Amino acid sequence: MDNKKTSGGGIQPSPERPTLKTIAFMTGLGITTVSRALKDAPDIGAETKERVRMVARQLGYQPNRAGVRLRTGKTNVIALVLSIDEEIMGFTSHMVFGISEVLAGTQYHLVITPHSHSKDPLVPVRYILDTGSADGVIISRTEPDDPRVELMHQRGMPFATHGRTNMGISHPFHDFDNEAFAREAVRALVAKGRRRIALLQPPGKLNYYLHTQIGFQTGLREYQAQEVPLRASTDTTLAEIKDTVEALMRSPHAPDGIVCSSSAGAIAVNAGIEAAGFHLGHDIDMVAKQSTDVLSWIRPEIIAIHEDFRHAGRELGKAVIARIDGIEPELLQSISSPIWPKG
Amino acid sequence: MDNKKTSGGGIQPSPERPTLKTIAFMTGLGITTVSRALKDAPDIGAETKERVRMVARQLGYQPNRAGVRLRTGKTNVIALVLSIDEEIMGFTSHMVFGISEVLAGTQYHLVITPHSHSKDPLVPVRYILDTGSADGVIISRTEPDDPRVELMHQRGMPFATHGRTNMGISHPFHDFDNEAFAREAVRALVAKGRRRIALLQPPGKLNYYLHTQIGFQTGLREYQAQEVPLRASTDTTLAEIKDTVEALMRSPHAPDGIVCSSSAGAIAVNAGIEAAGFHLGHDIDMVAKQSTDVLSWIRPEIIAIHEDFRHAGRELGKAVIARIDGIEPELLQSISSPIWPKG
DNA sequence: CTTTTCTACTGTATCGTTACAGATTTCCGC
DNA sequence: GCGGAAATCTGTAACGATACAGTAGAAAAG
Repeated sequence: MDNKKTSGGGIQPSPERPTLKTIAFMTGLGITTVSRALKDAPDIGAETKERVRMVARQLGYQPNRAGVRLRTGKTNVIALVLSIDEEIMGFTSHMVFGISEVLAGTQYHLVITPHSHSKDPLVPVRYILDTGSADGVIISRTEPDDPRVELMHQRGMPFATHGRTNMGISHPFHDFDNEAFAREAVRALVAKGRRRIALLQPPGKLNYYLHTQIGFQTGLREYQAQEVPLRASTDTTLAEIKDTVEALMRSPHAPDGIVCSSSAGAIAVNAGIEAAGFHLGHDIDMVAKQSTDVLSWIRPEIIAIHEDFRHAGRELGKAVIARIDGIEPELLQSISSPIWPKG
Repeated sequence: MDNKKTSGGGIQPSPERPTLKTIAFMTGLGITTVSRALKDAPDIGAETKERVRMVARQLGYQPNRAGVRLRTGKTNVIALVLSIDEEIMGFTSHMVFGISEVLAGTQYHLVITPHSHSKDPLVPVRYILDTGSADGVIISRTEPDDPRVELMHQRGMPFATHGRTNMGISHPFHDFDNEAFAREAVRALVAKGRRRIALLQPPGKLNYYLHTQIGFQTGLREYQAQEVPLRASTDTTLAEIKDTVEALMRSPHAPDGIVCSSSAGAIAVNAGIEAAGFHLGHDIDMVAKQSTDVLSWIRPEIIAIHEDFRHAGRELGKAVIARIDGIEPELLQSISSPIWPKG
């Protein structure tokens, strides 16, 4: 046996990776036959298929991705376009885990395509389209009228979005029911005797801002509560949120209930409330979304609604694959309901 | 044999994505010449190179990855092996963002290779090696004697680890100085007059458990404090941590200081302390690591040390690329120091 | 004026796969 | 026995890139 040194850079060849040629040689068949046998083509004999499959399994044959990709154009890649800007609580990782979970059972690899949401959001999508580097794309931070959706739709690239759009294009998506969340949040606060309610809302250009607003307004109307305006969003820095809330609490318009669209925001809001000398559960109540159950640990008084990002990841992964397989987009749209704490 | 079309003759420019052939046609050169010109090979004329580069830029030429990969074996992929098991605070995403940031300026794509840390950790690494699906690998949750490191080293696969190993193999890594963290944490607690100190430690099989332990023990000795044993680790569920801490606080051996190796753990520890009727900053002090500044928002009394995972991601990305380029591993090892709050 | 050397460029084979157009054998029906 | 269909299998040519072994022409050497 020859002793190879492992040194800088080069990968040592595995004990020679098997190709179709290897199997062809071992079975005495042609390369084409082997290829077709492994795809279960109708013009290959049953016994031959069996033999080929046995040898392939035995050798641990895995098709060479570069070969397939070059010949067929199929990349076997799903691209996840991610904003790499600051994120306080890492819900992104849960989504990545969910997608990974689904892709693990398939031939697809997950490629992270980063971008900064201060830059042109079309850049990463255009890159993927122009270089043909993925069979399907998942995007988040969806806007009501999203140019990325427009572009991918137009170019026929299968994709799924985290969050709906509102542009007359039917496409796969998964969304959290922010409308129900906000509406029910108001209801829960009113049930606790609260009537003057503030909302820490999502950034205005994202789609779920709209749903949150609609739900909130509906809730106010339906359960007869009043809105107390809060000049901050979940994209505002925590320090600013805290200061704004503190000032609001000290003002004559202080709310007695508050709805928070993010858990990081909820923490800052709570800090503002306490800085003003008030206490959750006593002077004021809060309903907040959370992706992990930290909030409940921090302040059990917070009514914490769970948004399951791992589930969202799974749904998005499944949807984009199904879309690649030609399933109609209308069948690949799902909305998950807020999960309320027991009792 | 048939006369094939040659570069001088009848090649039609593709209306699709440009290839070397397109550029060859437009410049009137051979495909090989174009390829070599774009690589700045020494045997191509300066003026020719200039012309080729101009046309390539103009067409927005990007080499076809499948072509390169098939011919050269170079994948231009960095694989990040990630545990997809529950993670409370999402530090993983920060690491992903850091790596992405570095790779964005290169030809490398980032592929997420998931695995469950309850399963054999070698599976994803073996898959990458056997299918040759990456040029470099980044792994986390490094163990003192890590079989993945052993395997990749042996097969000559460039890699970088988050966390050191202790197995006589020199390889790129980035690590947080957990020893300094634990030692200084004890010091900070002693400075506050605390003497009976407990440690919420990392899971025993991971490498940084050792460093944390050494630092902690050194601190105890150096600053004359006593260890109060705590039967839990950061991998224990939050509910269990809380119960354990609560019981400990009620016992005659209650600590008056505690060091936490994770922020999620710190939240549970705090819950336990409060459940037992004690208060941070009054009866007991806590030093804890955090990857985002949530802890400080939740309980400003917690002395929160910042561990920068985005920075770690950047370092790991740079290290693995440098290793692929043949830089010696000894030059690709970095340790980042705990960042203490001001004052 | 020939030979050698050098510069600048090019054709061919190849990586592993699949589409496509045969090719061979078997098995019918009549 | 024969035409023809069915059932199986196979060779060749790509996909886009690069390694390698050239070649043509000019310049330098003799």
